[in-house]
Amino acid sequence: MGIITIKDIAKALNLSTSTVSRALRGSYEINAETKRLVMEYAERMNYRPNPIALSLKENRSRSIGVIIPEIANNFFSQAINGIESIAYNRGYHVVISQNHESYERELVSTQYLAQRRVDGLLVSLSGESNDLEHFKELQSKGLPIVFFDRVPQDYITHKVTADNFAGAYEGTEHLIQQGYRRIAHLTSPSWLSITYERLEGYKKALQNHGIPIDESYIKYCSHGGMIADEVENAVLELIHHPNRPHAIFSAGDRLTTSCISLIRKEGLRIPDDIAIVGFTNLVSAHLLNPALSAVTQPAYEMGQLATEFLIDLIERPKATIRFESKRLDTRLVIRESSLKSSKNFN
Amino acid sequence: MGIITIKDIAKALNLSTSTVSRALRGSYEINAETKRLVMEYAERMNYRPNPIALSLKENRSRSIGVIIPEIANNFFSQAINGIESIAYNRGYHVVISQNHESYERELVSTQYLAQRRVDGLLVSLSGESNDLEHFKELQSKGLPIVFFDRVPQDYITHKVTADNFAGAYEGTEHLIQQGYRRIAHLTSPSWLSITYERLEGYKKALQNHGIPIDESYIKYCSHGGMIADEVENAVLELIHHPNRPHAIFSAGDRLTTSCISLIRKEGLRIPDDIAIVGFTNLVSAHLLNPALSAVTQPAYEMGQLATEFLIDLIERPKATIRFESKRLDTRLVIRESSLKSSKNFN
DNA sequence: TTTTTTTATGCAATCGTTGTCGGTAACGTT
DNA sequence: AACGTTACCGACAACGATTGCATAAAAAAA
Repeated sequence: MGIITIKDIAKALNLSTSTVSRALRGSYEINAETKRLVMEYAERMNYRPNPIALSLKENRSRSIGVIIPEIANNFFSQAINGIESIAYNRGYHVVISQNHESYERELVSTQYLAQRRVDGLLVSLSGESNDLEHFKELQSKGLPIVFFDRVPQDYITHKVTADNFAGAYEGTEHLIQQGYRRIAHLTSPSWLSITYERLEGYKKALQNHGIPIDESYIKYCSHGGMIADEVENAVLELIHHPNRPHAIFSAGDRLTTSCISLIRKEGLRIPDDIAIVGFTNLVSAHLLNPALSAVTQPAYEMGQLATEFLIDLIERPKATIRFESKRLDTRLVIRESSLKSSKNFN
Repeated sequence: MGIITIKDIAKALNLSTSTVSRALRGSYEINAETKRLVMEYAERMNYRPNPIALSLKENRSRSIGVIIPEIANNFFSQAINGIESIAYNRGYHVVISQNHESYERELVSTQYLAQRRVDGLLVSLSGESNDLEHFKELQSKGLPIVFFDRVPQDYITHKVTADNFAGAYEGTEHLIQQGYRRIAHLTSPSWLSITYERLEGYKKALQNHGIPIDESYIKYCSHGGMIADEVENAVLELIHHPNRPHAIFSAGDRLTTSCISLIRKEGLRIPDDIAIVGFTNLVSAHLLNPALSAVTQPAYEMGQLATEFLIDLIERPKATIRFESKRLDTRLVIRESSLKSSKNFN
């Protein structure tokens, strides 16, 4: 009574496997009575077609691969839920793979998923990736790829991002409106799209309010802030900067939490000594001490949209497609960490 | 030049597929020179065996399936990292599937993974699961299953858990030692192993300190606290209890965060009005307001250990096995949320 | 009754890989 | 010269499912 195959059904009913196969898919060629017999037996024996055999035959798997930096990041786990919500409705399974911010692991994951014949790939780049040949090659072989969140610039396909520029602009402007002028920016590796876009938003907000840009206020942390020491150094440099910034606009969860920890460890108060606005999808942002003002990305919706794009690519491979780069709005939630204190700066 | 197969190599080198296959696996039956030829060509063409064909033939996939309630839960995402760390070292891939605390989805995930011929299953039960037939059936067909965290009681296989009893005991005793006597317990669905064990630890601590157990202080939230309303009601009942508890021992992240939110929304202070100790794997527990005292589980290690158990089962199916139930120590981290205030109770 | 058409089914190939079996040389042994 | 070994290699089947083609029987048309 192991797992039942089409062959077992054929044998039991004294039919050929072809007949059984066709009966199960309701082919018009098969006698209604035979169909009924087969269907009933299959039902009773709880028959399920072997997806592996199908994958081999049809060279596809009805599944999509997702490659992201870290599951243990609220943004991505929310995005995954969005991805799954669409994928399952459209009959696809989702296979998740982490790159842990490593180019090497991204490569391995990509190869693995391609070998397993996923029908398409949903990718958010690792903090190390600048070479994209592995993706280009697969795409040229016909594997649809959609990027989201951390997208490559010179790559022609659908892309889904948050409106990082606007989000960063809004976050920075909020700090300015609170009266802060010495605003630092703590961010991810310089070559990532999110880094660039957020940086531009930050700069533009400063410019528009006549605040000069101080490059020593801008700190990049490679590996997406995965390496604790690096973030620590960056924050310490800001804290001990000859003109200590009065506010920090931080571009990611790990950066933000490390930043808060360190500021407090150094005996400074938030927002009195240093105000903070983060870019975060932490569900407990409002419970932090102080409650964190933050730009939040529509992670769930981004996952959904990217998945819709991908499945469209998968299911209409011939269609002449105008690739889109969709930006979704972010949302600034103002809480305590960015409120202007009574202290007077400048 | 799409994906290359053994057949292509055979054709190019004027050999049979069998010879190529054997050459690639270094069979002694194949001439050294032929081997070299095949190897080189395969290398040059970047040949990779098709894992799907192998799965079909060998009826296994060199991958293990993981079924957990929610990725977006720090405990589980940490556990996944532990799982992957072992799995990849031993040559297995990891396929992750969420049950979203639903029995139905757990069933679907299980079937799916079984169909995809995972070589084994790593499971933490959904908040709805009390029927385990689907697992039993697969196991009887030879699919190894190891449970971790939320384990079934009457089920013979390896199990890995945190020492929930001891953790809960320690957390509760800490509250008692701080001087609290009216201590409530906010917990998950009653039929889950973690619920029972933590509850017992809580009760035992009270008993050992001569504090009577008040059943109205014990609140179960089904669905693992996924349904916000339910948690909300439970917390409100505690807050408006005729003898309002002075401390709450909370058994999970979602419970704890909701609890903190509500207490603050009701205008009460932590720990002055109500102290809190949680069971959590939040990395930002120390950044909460107030910093959260919590029992932390060794999620990563639990994932690792469960995976080692599973792979042993997979690779030595014949061996007569004494199934183990391993408990790993928890760690109590005391922060502000549980410190005795100056107020005098009773 | 014979021929044609329809209906229902089976055969065999296919996907990529490996195991079983068998075959063919080249060599050594008597 | 006859036979046995050894070293190498290929044909075929199998894994589970689908599908184009062939074909049997039955029905319809001639």
